[in-house]
Amino acid sequence: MENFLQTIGALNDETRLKILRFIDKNGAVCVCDIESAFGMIQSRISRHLKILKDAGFLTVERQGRWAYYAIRSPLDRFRQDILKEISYLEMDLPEFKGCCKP
Amino acid sequence: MENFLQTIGALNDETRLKILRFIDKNGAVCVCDIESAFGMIQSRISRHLKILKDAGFLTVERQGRWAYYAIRSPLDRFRQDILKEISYLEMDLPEFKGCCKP
DNA sequence: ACAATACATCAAGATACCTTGATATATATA
DNA sequence: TATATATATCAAGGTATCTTGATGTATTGT
Repeated sequence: MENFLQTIGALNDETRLKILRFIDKNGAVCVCDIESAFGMIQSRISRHLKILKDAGFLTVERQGRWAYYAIRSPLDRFRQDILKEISYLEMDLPEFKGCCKP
Repeated sequence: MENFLQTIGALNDETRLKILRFIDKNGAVCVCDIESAFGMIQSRISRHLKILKDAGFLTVERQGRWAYYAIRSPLDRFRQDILKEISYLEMDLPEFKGCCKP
């Protein structure tokens, strides 16, 4: 119940839905990728990523000074269904253009 | 997108999840059934029912002075998946005992 | 070692949501 | 017709959530 509400709560925000779809579409990205694509300040992006991670949608992997966020794998069926449903939504996503030099 | 957020928002509340599961389990019930089962004041129940209805989970049918709320039928697959997921949750639901004499 | 970069976290203000109590409406009963 | 019942809606207060700007931490480059 608590876990379910956390999952739902993570989805209850337009910015997070877009970030989730953005990562689902573009694969592993770092925080500054999202920051520059969405034109939002870093603390805001970082907070939303944490919420999506804590809700079981994302994983983080640190590489040097970058933190790469990706869709958690494997993903349970319910969250897969949700991602699919989100992929059907009409939303204008910003374009992805890598900003980091690994 | 807007519609999706409304659907998710309706689920983002413990009381509503319980009400939804209660109706899913017990079939069509009137407001006072839920009111007495849950021990919550009428305006509170009424508000939550409206939110669930507006989000596409419930239908209302008036009969005399009672309003019977039931799971919308047919229900799209995504909302069906959600109901199934909610049915798996551990929650202590109050017992149903009809309070209205139709 | 020092400076810069990438990210996380915190406090404060703004906004949205939930609960309650009061009031409104509509139907049934006496 | 008057009263009681079932439900809906509104305003006000409390609580949670979002955004921003500031600060902290770790890693890279000079």
